[in-house]
Amino acid sequence: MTLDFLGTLERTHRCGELRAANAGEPVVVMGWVNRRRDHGDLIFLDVRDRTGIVQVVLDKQLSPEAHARAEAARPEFVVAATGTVRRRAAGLENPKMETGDIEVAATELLLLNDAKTPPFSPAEDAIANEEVRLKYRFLDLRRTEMQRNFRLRHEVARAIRNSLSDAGFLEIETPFMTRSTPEGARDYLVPSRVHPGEFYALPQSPQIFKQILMISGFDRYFQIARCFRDEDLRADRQPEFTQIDLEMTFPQQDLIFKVVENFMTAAFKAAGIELEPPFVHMTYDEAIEKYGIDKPDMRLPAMVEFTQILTPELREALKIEPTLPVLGFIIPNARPESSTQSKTLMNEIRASLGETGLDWLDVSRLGKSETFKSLGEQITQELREGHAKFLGYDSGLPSPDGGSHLAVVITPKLGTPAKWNHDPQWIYKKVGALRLELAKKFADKHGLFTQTGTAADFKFCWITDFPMYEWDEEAKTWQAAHHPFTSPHEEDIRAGRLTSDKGAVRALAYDIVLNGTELGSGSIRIHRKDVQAEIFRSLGMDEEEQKARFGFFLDALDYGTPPHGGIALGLDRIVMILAGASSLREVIAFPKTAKAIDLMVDAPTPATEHQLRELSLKVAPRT
RNA sequence: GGGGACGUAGCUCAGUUGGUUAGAGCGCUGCCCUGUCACGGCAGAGGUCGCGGGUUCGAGCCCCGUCGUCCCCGCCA
Repeated sequence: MTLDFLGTLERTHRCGELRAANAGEPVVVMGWVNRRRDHGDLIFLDVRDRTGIVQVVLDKQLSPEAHARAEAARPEFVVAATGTVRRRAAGLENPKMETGDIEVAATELLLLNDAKTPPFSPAEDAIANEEVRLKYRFLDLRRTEMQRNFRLRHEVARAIRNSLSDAGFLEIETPFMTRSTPEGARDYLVPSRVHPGEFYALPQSPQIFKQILMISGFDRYFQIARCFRDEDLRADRQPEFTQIDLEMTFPQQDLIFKVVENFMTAAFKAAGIELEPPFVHMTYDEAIEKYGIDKPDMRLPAMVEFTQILTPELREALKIEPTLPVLGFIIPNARPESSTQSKTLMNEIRASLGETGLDWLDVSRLGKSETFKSLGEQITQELREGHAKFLGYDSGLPSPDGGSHLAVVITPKLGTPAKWNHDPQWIYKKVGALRLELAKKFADKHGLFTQTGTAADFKFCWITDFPMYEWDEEAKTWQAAHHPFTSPHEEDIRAGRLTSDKGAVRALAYDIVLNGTELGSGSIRIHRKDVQAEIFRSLGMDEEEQKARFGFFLDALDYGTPPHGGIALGLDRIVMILAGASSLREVIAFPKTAKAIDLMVDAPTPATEHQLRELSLKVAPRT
């Protein structure tokens, strides 16, 4: 078989855009052979490009030569078909195809390129294993689903760019080769040839640069910025990722929320989803008490607290710790169908609680004893009310379906510690984690994670008033919970809590959360040098260390820094959730594996002797 | 750093208690077919059971080690 040259032939239409209205038009379409159906003297080729698939018909009677070319064509060959758009005869339409009312009757077919038999077919829905997909990423990306994901990503990014530009933000680039920024992650380092033994760091975020842009008077900045962090991966964490990074001068927290809500509404609109801002607001403490986590998944009912209901007498009778919180939650429609299933589940829950001192309270058994009967009813009632509220009914009204829900109540046994690792909220967090674990396990039953294609699929919330400091048990010191340029609440500064009561200091820091995923994080920054110095002092950082790490930035702070603040949102995560994908790899064109390897290009690789010599580097074997 | 799941044909997977020549569907190759669209029919090719070692008369199956992919904890403020 010989291949054809393109010559001067030009494409007139994309495959997916031809419709009945084009009937009778002469056209040239080009693309990949998606499937070939050979009926002898009649051959159908489904030709695919980014826009879709169109059926090209090769009739031996119409053009023996074109028909002969089609006989040699195979899946993934690149072809150019010249012919006429023809309405399909009655009964021959394919309603499953966008272009199913028509076909291209070809008079000429060029085989522009051949293709090896691919290890998996881009035409198939069945997804090959990820290892193969990533190795042959160029084939994987041909799949309709991947093409759709990247189109979505483009539309979302464009909508955000437009929204921020319209709001007066300037897009300004910051360097990739820089020095360590004050985020907490490990840096990727780039050795300098010119300065032997010295390294640039790839940015974990443009944090310092955007603050300097505010000092420089740019007023409003944004960037769709690549960030790098050398940490272990997860389904929602890649070593390089893209953030929508922004910063503004003279903002109140609410103004930043408004800006973000505006561009998120625009982004979701581009994806066909009409959001209704403002998003729900919650303080960090509320989030912990209601959801046991700082990134609540509000697609599920919140936790219910029974601490008050359990009187000292009841606690004594049930051998429950006298003061600690008692928490419960329901997983809708997940009630075990038999007592055997119930027992298995109880054992699983006990195993997952481990040696914490927490225990599952069997609510159904409470009803069997006169002493605890009314307690059992009260608990059930409160859980139901919580569920009714979640469904949008006023409290007091019964939820529409009766008792098909799985009710879990967790109690602290006598001797359960009140604090773990200095964390008085640990019980909330533990029960919150159990809530998520069970919600994941019973996802098929409650169906609350299934997307319906409406705004109801997307539960946003703002989490505010994060703690400023957290206790580091190993180092026995207070650490900044965020980067050290985050401003505390002004009243906490005035009240002197920075020195007297670090645990109570709230930061002007906030997260935006969607369906239990942290989308973004930001803060109002410190703009006064004296406050900054106090924060550093409270962290036990002496002047020498301050200077070594942030000297240039502290200099800039000296020259008239305005109040400013901002936020950064993970673009990849936004697109992932919108696409209904469960991994960032579905929305990043060339992602890395869990071990941070690129299977297609096979990176990283060892450096050559020559490269190492030029960089004055020597590789020490790992001990 | 720790825990878990998986690894058999190009792909998706089955493979019983350790027992003859390791199977299926899809894909691939050849031939036939003018209305298919996941076309159909006939015939055929295709295997280092991830890799290494061990137990055994005998290992895809059991044991040890190792590599790879995925998920989770730690880590990522």
